[in-house]
Amino acid sequence: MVMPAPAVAGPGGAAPGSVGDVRRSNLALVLGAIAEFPPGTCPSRAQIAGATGLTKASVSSLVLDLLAAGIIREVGLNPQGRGRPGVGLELNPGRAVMGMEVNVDYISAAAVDLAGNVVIREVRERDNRNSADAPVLAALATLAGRVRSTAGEQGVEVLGGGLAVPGLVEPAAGRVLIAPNLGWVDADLDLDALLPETPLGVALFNEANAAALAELRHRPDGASDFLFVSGEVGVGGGIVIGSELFTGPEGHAGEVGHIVVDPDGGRCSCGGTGCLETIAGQDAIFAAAGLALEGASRSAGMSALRQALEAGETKALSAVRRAGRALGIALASTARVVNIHSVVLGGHFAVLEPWLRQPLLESLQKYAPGKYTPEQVTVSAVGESGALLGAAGSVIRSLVEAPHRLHA
Amino acid sequence: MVMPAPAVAGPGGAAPGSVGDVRRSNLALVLGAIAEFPPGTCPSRAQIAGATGLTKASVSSLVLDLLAAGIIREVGLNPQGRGRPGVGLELNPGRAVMGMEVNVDYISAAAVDLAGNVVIREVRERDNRNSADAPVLAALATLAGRVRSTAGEQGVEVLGGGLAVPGLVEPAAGRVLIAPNLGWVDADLDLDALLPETPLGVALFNEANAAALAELRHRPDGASDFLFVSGEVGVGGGIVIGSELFTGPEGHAGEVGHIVVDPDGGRCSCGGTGCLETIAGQDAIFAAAGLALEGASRSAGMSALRQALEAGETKALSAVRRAGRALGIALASTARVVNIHSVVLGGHFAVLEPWLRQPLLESLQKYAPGKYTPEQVTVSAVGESGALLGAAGSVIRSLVEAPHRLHA
DNA sequence: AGCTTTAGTTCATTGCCTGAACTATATGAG
DNA sequence: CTCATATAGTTCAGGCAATGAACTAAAGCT
Repeated sequence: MVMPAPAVAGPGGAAPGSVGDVRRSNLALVLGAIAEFPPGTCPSRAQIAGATGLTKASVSSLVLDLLAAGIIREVGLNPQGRGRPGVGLELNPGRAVMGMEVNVDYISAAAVDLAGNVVIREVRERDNRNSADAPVLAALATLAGRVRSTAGEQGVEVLGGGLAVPGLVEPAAGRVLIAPNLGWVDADLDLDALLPETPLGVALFNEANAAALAELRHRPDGASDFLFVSGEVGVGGGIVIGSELFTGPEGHAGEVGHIVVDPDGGRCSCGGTGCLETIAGQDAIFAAAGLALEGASRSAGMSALRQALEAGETKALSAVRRAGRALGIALASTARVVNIHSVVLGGHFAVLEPWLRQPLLESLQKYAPGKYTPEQVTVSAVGESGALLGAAGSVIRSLVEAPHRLHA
Repeated sequence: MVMPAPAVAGPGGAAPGSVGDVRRSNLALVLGAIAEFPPGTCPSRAQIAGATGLTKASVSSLVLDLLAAGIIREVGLNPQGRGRPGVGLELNPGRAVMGMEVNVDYISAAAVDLAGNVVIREVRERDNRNSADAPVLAALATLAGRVRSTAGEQGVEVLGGGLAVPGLVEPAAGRVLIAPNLGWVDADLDLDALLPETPLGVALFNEANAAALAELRHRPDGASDFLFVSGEVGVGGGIVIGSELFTGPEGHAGEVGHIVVDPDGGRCSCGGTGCLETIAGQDAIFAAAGLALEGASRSAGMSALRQALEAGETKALSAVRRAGRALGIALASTARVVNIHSVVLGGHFAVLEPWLRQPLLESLQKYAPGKYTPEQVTVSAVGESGALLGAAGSVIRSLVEAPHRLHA
């Protein structure tokens, strides 16, 4: 199909559709077919024609463009019993996208080729708490630059990138409205400085949203509608509907950490009252578990908590139970509001799942009976690196959906 | 928009784009431009060309198709000072769509012409509580048939219709999953029997969703992102994002009535606990206000409540205060989950607004500080008939967005 | 009456998809 | 070894849609 035009043109103005749009749309269709073929298999032009409904002639012509743009490449032959073997096509592994992440205690960058393979990856520990945005971005830029040049030596060209940040972002503007744990407020990031002179530029993501996208690609069950909840210092979330991230009108949707789960509860860092985060965030759990972890790093805190849980310490167990119950209340509400009844636990929720699961299920049963089956409560399939991979994957996907952006 | 191919074609299959799609898209673009022009003004072909970016030649050709399909018509001349006057174009008032509604104590049908004017409207009181779906639909079919033939006598042809029902629906399947107040469960409605042999058929809507769409068309402030909350026997809701209804993956999104606002609260008819509906639904308010209204009709109940409030009765006042607080908790959560911070009060919330407003604002301030300004809490601009108008309007809009469905 | 201005139509051109014919390259039967 | 068959991919005429330029139509102004 085609494309354009926000539906309507008031006296304002809108985009007309012309024949060229058909080509753009079909380029994306063909490229999408190549990308979606079972990994390992490299479809031939004929198979693509079959999958897309386009004629062989059209596919040939479209494939020619994609080859010229360097987005795909031909790879060996593809015998099928009788007849002339097809020429395999695959996403060009010589082109990559940079996933980048700023988190509380590290920065990282990874080159991910168009097929989704991590080519190079570097992590640098760095205490970013209350560090202004400029120096952090500068450090990340040098890290990314190093990864980029190493990739270049291996013959891999970086086309663009995606940056994940733990905070409320305005993706379009490249602005971080607020990132409590970094201490950033209304930070306008100079994203282009991270990867100078790339055709695709750098996109900005909320960390949990990016991780949700990574989850989407790596889910063994192939789920296309779910809520990803990420337990971190706070509680983040990403909503995936129809294999698309649901961002809401301004790009801030999915902030499940601030669903009210206890109207009589305590003050939240957001200024609200009784938010999920005040019960199920890391600091809240540590405090309720009676663990003194003021200066400790997050990972140290988590392993201390785990030990306490494995030792069966009552306060730790009840703190996690309480978090599970609160999470259930929040998820009961999201099931109704966005009609999603499948949840993926990430961050510390994934680590705590053995202790969290039962109270969570009971809570869901109490507050939203019949909405969630136990199988719909799952644990993240991607680990720590979810945000990184998701940011890169999302940029790759946007390229696959609009390949004409590369000269073609 | 136009649309497209869920991005990709796995080995499954997908829709290729051909040149014909461009025409379909541009037909919608032109028709949309006509529909969106300030009411009263009938744009000329040249103005449409200016607004859409299409050339005059293309617009002429497209307009010809729309005229042939009877979707628009030429109307008088349109002088602009100097030069040849343009020929005005408007949506054909001789074509209409039927809005229909089944509610607890009435059924109604209205013919709404393509420009949005109500041509004829009929309401029939009928106690539908615990009446099976078939007889209700049969009664509605005769009502709709009468309206249709009256319209026919006036030279207005009915192209299709939309039915709004107070319950959880699967719009695509024409099924009502559950409508507690009608007593329907898994009711497969024979929608086509309501309006036999129309080119567009009959679409199914949740009542609050339809009302939200009506709100969208009639908003004085032209808001395109808001949450419509409708206080009825239960509490319904409709989420509008970017002037589109947000339905979620299965079409049930926006069920704000079952957001958990009191984890220690009472049982809800949905089986859950502490749902908004158990505090802010009509029955809940009546009970808390100490009004005995078992057998009374809803409207009688509401006027009794109003009287009590105007008389300053403490129990009534505190019941409404409590509802306002609970609503605020729910809206605090939706602001975070779907990133919407503008709410339109409908149903009994609109009636009770004078008493509801203050506690609601205070609650929003407490649970989601800074998210809502007072101006973002507004009262419905369409009254009782919202669902009816919204159902019709949505069908009209879907026609405007895909005019090729009418032979053309 | 004639000039100017704007509306709308006609027509040759271009771009893209399509379907049919054709070439290319494999397997398997005789 | 050769030929039949089957499948992959290319070439080419045809059709449809938008475009831009030229043209016709219908007003107001002088």
